[in-house]
This record gives sequence, structure tokens and C-alpha cells, in this order.
Amino acid sequence: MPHPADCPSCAAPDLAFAPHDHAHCRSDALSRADTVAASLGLRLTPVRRRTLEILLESHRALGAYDVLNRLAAEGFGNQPPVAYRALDFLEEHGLVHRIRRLNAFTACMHPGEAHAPAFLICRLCNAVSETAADAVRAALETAAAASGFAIERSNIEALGLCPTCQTAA
Amino acid sequence: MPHPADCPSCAAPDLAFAPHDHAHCRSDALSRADTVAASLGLRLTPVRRRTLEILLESHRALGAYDVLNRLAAEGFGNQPPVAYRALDFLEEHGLVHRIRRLNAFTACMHPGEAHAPAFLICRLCNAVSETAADAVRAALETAAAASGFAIERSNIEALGLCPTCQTAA
DNA sequence: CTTATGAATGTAATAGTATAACACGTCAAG
DNA sequence: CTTGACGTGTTATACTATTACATTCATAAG
Repeated sequence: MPHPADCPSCAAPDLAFAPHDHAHCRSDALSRADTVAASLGLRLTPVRRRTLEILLESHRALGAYDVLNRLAAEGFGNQPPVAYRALDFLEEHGLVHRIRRLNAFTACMHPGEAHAPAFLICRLCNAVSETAADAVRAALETAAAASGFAIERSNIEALGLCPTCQTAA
Repeated sequence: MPHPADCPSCAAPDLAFAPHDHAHCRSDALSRADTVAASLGLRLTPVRRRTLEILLESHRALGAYDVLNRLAAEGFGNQPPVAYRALDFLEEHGLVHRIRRLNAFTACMHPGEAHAPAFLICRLCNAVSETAADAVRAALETAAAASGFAIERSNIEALGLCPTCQTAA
């Protein structure tokens, strides 16, 4: 186990907006991802794993081409499908989330845990926080059910100011 | 007034998924838009108004280039900014909504009314329903407030199957 | 009426995002 | 050994969006 379950760095409701031991945070998410991959029999190949690591470097969303440039610089292929395939694979298995508002991708902070994330995107510092949104999801489910619509996937994103940037402004 | 407030065609919780008198539905939305534009002092120029009309033709989302082709065929400019400018203007004033999941735009069904829409997108028939989501919005606000995040704009979209397509499948 | 001003439109060029199609290599099942 | 599924690499292209600049139009000030 990489670190205690009650790790104070990771207890913040929205990790991305609070100062924390990010090396910890990152290695923890990565090891959880490894666990998930192992238990699902996924092949976390070098490109895929590296892609995830790149996204885990910060609580921001990276465009596919940002990821691609990084991968290419490290000796992987340098054509768009290289990045898109890795990102699509990771997203499909819940290790990465797509932020549609930004045409970008961010690493999942809670791989393996059943979760219904919503994303809070700071328009100043570009931090993206994956926040618990079970209540939001439930409300959406209720609204959909009212008209007989069956939800398969959904995305909930909010743009605004994180606590730090509110203070700064 | 284009039609009674209790118009049965328009009473369905999710209009887009129910058979209805669409000519009615469309002209009503358009006249509401006119009212909104007048009261806000907006200039609903020919390109803008026509753009809105095009989007009102169906409960589906159209890409900017779909709109552009239609506009160009009718004698307006045929370069991307023509469509994007009209769409951006309409979105800014709440007459059109952007569906990020589809990189597309759909006419607002409730212009002028304060509303917090969520969108239900059928992946088979491509219908897009703008559904009331005040509860969803409230839950999201609560989640954001927990970490001190101030929401400015948000988008809530769900992909799945509409009632009709569920039955068909 | 004329002119200054800002908004709206048109156009060209370009930037940014994403996918299709095919070739090649690996590896495990038969 | 061969087959077939999967993963990767590459080329080419499609789709989405913006920047920059020229022009026209409506409006209001002079």
C-alpha cells in the first residue's frame, strides 16, 4: 500500500485546488491504476502507462497533441493515433477522463472506485478537479427517467474560479 | 400569441422525444426568441435569425459547418466565421445551446426563461432534448461549494437512448 | 446632410482536433 | 506452423475553430 488511507494530502475534498504532496498523489493514483489493470486483465503497455503518467503529472487537462509531443519526445510514434489510441483505451477503462469543454484529457484520481465524477475547471489556473458527484448524477438520472430516457454515459463539467484564483482576483 | 400556454404538444416533459406539432413548437420558440431579442435590445440580423430558424427545424444538434452550408446556399457568406459568429452570438444570449459532446449546436427551447438545462442525447436517432435540470444544477452547486469553487458556466450532457429507440432496439 | 463611430459581415489563411485506412510485428491458440 | 487477435507505427485526410483584415451598414453627433 503506497500510503495510509487517511493520508492528509489526499483528504481534501478537491485535491486539485489544495496544496498537497503531489508526488504522493501521483504515485498513489498510478499504483491504483496498476491494480485496476491487473484485476481487469488489461494490458497497460508502455505507451499506455506512459500516457497515464504524463497526465498524472499535474491536475490539469492535456490535449491529445500535448500528450503526443511528450510521447514522441520519448521515442514513441509521433502521429496522432498514437496518442488517441492510448487515451481512448485509458478512458474506456476509467483510468482517464475526457474534459469535453477543453478538448482535453485528465487522469482519473479514483481509478477502480465506482464513481460519478463532475469536473470543476478553473479558467485562470486551468486546474481541473474531479469532484464527487453522486448527488448530481442521481438528480440527472431522475430528470432523465421522467421522460423515459436511459442514460449510458454522461459528462458534467463546470467552469469557474478555484478558491485560490478567487482570492488572487 | 402563437398558441395557448397549455398547448398539449408542448406539455411533454421532453418534447424532443415525443411526437408533436413541430411547426407549432418551432414558431413558438422563434417568437419567444424575437421577444427576448426585442426586450434585450439585441440585433437579430438576417444571418442570426436564419441561423436560429435552421436550428429550430429539428430537435437535433447541427455542426457549425452544417449550418454554414445552409447559410451559404441561401446567399450568406460561406466561410466558417459566418456560422461561428452567428452561433456564438445566439449562444451568448441564451437562444442557442452548445452541445460539447457533439461539437454541435441546438436551438434553445425556452428562450428568455431562466433555466438550467441539461441535455439528453439519443445515440441512435440523434435527438437532443433540453430538459429541466434545476435539481441537477443545485446539486452541482453544492458539490462545488464544498471546495470553494465558484461556478460560472456549466454543461451537463447525457448520452443514451430515448424512449422510442429503446423500444425499437 | 455629412461625417465619425462602432457593430456586423465577408473573405482568406491558418490553427487545432480527430479519424480512416493500411502495414508490420508479436504472441498465444489451434 | 499457421492463423487470428491485438497492439503499434505511418500516411493521409477529415472535421472543428480562430485570427486577421477588408468592407459594409446602421446610428448618432456635428
